[in-house]
Amino acid sequence: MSLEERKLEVLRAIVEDYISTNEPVGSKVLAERHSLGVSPATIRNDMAALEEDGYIAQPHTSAGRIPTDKGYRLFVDRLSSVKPLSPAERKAIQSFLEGAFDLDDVLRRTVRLLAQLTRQVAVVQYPSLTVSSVRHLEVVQIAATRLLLVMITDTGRVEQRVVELGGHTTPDQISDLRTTLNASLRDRRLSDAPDIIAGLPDAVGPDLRAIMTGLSTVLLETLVERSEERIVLGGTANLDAVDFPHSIRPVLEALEEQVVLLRLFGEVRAPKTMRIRIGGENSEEALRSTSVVASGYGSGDTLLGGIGVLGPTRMDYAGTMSAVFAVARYVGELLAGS
Amino acid sequence: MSLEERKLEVLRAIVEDYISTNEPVGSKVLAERHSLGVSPATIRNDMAALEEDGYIAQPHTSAGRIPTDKGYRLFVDRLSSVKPLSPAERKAIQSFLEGAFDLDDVLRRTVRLLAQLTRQVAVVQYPSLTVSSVRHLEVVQIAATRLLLVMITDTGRVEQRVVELGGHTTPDQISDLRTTLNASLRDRRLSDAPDIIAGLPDAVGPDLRAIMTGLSTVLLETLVERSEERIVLGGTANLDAVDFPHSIRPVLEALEEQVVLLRLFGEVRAPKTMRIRIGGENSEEALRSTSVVASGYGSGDTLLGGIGVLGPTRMDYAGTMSAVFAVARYVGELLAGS
DNA sequence: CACTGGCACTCGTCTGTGGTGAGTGCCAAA
DNA sequence: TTTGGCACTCACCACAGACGAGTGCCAGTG
Repeated sequence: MSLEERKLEVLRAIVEDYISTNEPVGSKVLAERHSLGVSPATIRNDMAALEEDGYIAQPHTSAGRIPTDKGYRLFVDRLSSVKPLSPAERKAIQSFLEGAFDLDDVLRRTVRLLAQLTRQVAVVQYPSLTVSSVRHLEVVQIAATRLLLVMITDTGRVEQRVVELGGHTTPDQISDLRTTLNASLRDRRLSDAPDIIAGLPDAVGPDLRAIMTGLSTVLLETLVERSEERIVLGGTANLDAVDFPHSIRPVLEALEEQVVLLRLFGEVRAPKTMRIRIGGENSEEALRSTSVVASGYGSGDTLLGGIGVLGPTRMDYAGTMSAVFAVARYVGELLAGS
Repeated sequence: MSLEERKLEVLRAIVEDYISTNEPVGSKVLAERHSLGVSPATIRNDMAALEEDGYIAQPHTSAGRIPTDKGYRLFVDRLSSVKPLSPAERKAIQSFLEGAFDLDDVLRRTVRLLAQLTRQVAVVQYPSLTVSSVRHLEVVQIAATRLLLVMITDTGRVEQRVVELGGHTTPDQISDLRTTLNASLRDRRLSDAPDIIAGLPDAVGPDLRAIMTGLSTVLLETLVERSEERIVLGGTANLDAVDFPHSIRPVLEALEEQVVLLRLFGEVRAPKTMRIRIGGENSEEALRSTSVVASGYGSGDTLLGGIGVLGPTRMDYAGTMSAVFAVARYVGELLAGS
């Protein structure tokens, strides 16, 4: 084992020990607990070098070392081996998710499951509207001058909007509207929809034109507003105060701010892609002391949304990554199949 | 002012001071800050009596007094005057809620608003299915042997379930199903629905009977399962570790357990009814150090659901009560009008 | 040249000691 | 019934010293 190799080995040992004990780790315990084959003094030299390079740091002079963000980064990139889930765990995931009976339920179960598996905060994004296709559009009269427009997508999302009309409508007219809407939009990607929707008023007779204009305005609004996607959160109770010496409040606040969470998933571009942000790598100030492990989920190559976990930088990255990965895969399959 | 009256006055002063300072309050500051017209020594006598009766307690010998749950209870029942919201606050509530465009959005805005107003954790229950009426039922074919059943209620809830069929169906059959379902169920209370639903299979021709049986089974299931209602939560970041000396973890866990929250609303039986649980009055162990201020909301006399706030027992009850009350009223009106 | 044992040094943590002050309960007097 | 006086309790704080974990450095060894 070359010197360089051993230094990395020492770093791995430090990260692993620190993750499991939450205490700065010194050269002595390191030599005892890991079979590095060298004396504490040698390890101290390596540690000095690692500190020089910025991978570890000392909270104070007479304490052991703890990994820095940079140290975790190296650990994640080069040193951690993904540990596959046990068959029992796989089984549990599958049976836990299979009981669900609609999209809301699937996602609620998913966060819950992921939070439980990782003992962290879990986050799941609703399947993105922009990659979904329209499965059905429904127009329901709910008052004399009011319609409810319901859109069902192939990922199981149901979006609804109230449309205020200028005047009255007959059941026949509504039926016409429904037929036209479905004929034009069914099975179309929502990303292609805006152009089609804009042309809808011209596709109907003059008596319906005014109403259809109202409907298409609302539809376009919905696509824009809702592309600010929704998110489900779970396991906030797993945030442990000891991991956030200052306060967990800013973290909780950031979690309630959906915008922040959505940005976390912004960079995931394909299913089965992992993206990890460690501590200061997060642009959000409040999340500087947390790490985020995010993945995409989807069917085939289509990215439906993001899924991930948030916790202290001192986190079991290997375990978390494999849990996120596995759950993402199952959710992707499940939603593809509905 | 009789002796008995002054004792209550002292209790009020203690509660108010403790709420605003979060520190045990002693006889001296009490005499200084409140114009009770007597000396600290006299107040000490009253305090001894109040402690004897269990309304206040001493954290330790040489400290001031803090109210007990029993003390807060007396305060809430007899001593606190509801302070009406300022016109500005009313205005804010109204404009904040008016921008919403569907039920989900209304409820999300509501919790957010309530959390902000009270600086506590806010909870809103979805309008109960059992008091809602069916506005429309939609049947959509989503695969050869699979239907999606969508139910829209007059409170704006949209429930969806996938139905697996034994065999294939034609568009005409589906249209028949839709017509029959709507003819039988539209505008019917969901509490009356089970009987109607059970009779549905007999209302259609033999070719549809099998399918209709499947649909009605699923519908009944939905009514049962979903009467375990849904809940929206907000403002968890307002939980301050200072108020929960042991840990806020059990509180967060209880909040994630929807069942627990639902039980909190179980006793509210009419809109505009307030129900307050203080500390140990909560049956849930984890909530023994919290107080819950809950109210019903609804249109007219019909209770749609619960709305409320959860915080430390050391809470501004008067302000919280009026905020919950006001928001409940607006939400009730808003949902009645949709 | 890498490794090792020895050693002096640093500094956070723990423990014990007084001092201080807030707050009390009791009592005798008004 | 109220009040001032007073002794007493006890949490909190600051300080000092002992302790020990952990380090960096150095000289010696293969």
